[in-house]
Amino acid sequence: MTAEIPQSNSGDGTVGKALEVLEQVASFARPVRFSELLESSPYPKATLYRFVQTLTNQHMLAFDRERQTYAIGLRCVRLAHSAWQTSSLAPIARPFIDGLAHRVGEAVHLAQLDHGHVLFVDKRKTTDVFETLAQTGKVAPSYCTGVGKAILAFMPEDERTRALRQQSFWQYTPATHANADSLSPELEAIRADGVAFDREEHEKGIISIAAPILAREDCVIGAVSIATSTSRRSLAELETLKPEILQTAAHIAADAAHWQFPS
Amino acid sequence: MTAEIPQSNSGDGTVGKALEVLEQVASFARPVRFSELLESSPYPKATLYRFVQTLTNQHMLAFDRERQTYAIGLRCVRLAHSAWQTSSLAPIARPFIDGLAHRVGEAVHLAQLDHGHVLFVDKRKTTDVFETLAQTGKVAPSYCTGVGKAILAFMPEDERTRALRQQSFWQYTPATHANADSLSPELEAIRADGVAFDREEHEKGIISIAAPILAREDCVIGAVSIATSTSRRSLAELETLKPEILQTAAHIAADAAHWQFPS
DNA sequence: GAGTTGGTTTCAAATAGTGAAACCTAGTTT
DNA sequence: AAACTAGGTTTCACTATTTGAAACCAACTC
Repeated sequence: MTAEIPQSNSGDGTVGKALEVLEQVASFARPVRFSELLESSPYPKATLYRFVQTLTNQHMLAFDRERQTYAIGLRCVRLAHSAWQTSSLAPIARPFIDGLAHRVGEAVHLAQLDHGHVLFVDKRKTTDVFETLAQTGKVAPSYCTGVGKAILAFMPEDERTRALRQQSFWQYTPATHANADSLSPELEAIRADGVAFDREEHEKGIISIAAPILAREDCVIGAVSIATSTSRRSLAELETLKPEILQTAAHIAADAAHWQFPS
Repeated sequence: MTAEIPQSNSGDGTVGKALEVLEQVASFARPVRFSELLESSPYPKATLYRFVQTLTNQHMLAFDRERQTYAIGLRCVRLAHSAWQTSSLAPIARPFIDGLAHRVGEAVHLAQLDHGHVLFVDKRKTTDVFETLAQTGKVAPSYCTGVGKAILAFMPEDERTRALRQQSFWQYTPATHANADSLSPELEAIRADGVAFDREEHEKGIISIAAPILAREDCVIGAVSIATSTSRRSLAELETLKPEILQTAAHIAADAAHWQFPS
């Protein structure tokens, strides 16, 4: 009756476990053999085997018979399309980020928070000469990206605390924040200023300015950023785009609200 | 011991049922209320409720508390990224379709078959003036699209028969094939010719030329197409691009083979 | 030909899923 | 204000599914 062992995560039944396996496959970011999965799985052989079978039947996993490997299946791509369309900001934001990208001539990213991590739901790049890590569907840490910090800064206290605990604070570059204590003051500054900067904290040579998308006071639903490389623009130059990005964020927010309460 | 009732689909346990529910939500293509799901669900209230709860906990569904609606969750977008990277042709094909799109100045699509339907895994559009139905993650019928017919034509006999049975043969336009009997001779012609055409069969005013991507004899793994509108180009003009598209398909195939068996 | 590694199947015990029915709200309606 | 109602949530005895140790089956190696 007292606190049950929280043990691993999940909790909800067979479905939760199956999804855990799915996630595990995804975490390899390459096709994996059954035995590889088994090594890093909490489940015994037979159990894992059954899960993998089920998921493959269901096309959530794809099995390559030549190489005997499993990878995330195409069914997920289909589902994602639906998610993207109906529960992401992308369809609403599209015209605004198109416009912004066109006006500023730099890469524009749209992101939302998922499990404490930044999930890029759309991007626009006007130049091919450099490629940031960001791509649609890709995740990135929130403690060291412009969009991530913009979102964190405007989250309600308790949620932020929870989210901060989920950060790994891995040192990507010399500029990366090493812990929550170093990050918190900056978040406060961001809250006061209205925009966040990424000063080569995630990737050397890549900087960005980001603004939160606020559904209403104290309710961040995402963030937009303008990203560029230090070889193209300086931080000071990015700062001049502050009105631009704030306006875009405001436009998206307005449309999102409208969409969410259509009378 | 004799043939069990195949009844509805699925078959594999709780996980299968949960995914069925997920798919059902996706099929609405908009946020849905619980009661709406219930109406079109084979499951009783309590059971459906539990599934929806579990899926929401797992972020496979997203719940909007304001409007009390469910939609496919962002976790699927994350998973899809992995699927797209590791089990679709997109990463391999990317440079080639970039090149093709650039050279021909028309929209280029990359598709694979999933459950008998065409799944677009990548696209490149060079012009904004028209927008085809195709988008990454979107599905389309195979009996009335260029890529679909290209794939069907080169599938092994038995698989094709199975796939043809899955087609609805819905009449999108006057040019749409009405049944398998009318389609089969064309597939044979495509097999002989090497490329397939979409003659406004899926969408009025949209035409395309498509080529299969063959991993080796008798093993189609996808298709590429060049799509345009009748207002921009004629079918005859598209036909002149036959060498281009065949070459692109060949390049992709070569790289895919190399990727799949790296010695 | 005995020993491995990697994958598949079995089966009784244990666990998790099922769904009719009761129960909440928060809005109607009478 | 008491009596409906529609949507959503919870209970609980009954049952079906899941579980995983162990046995099994290739195919390959020493």
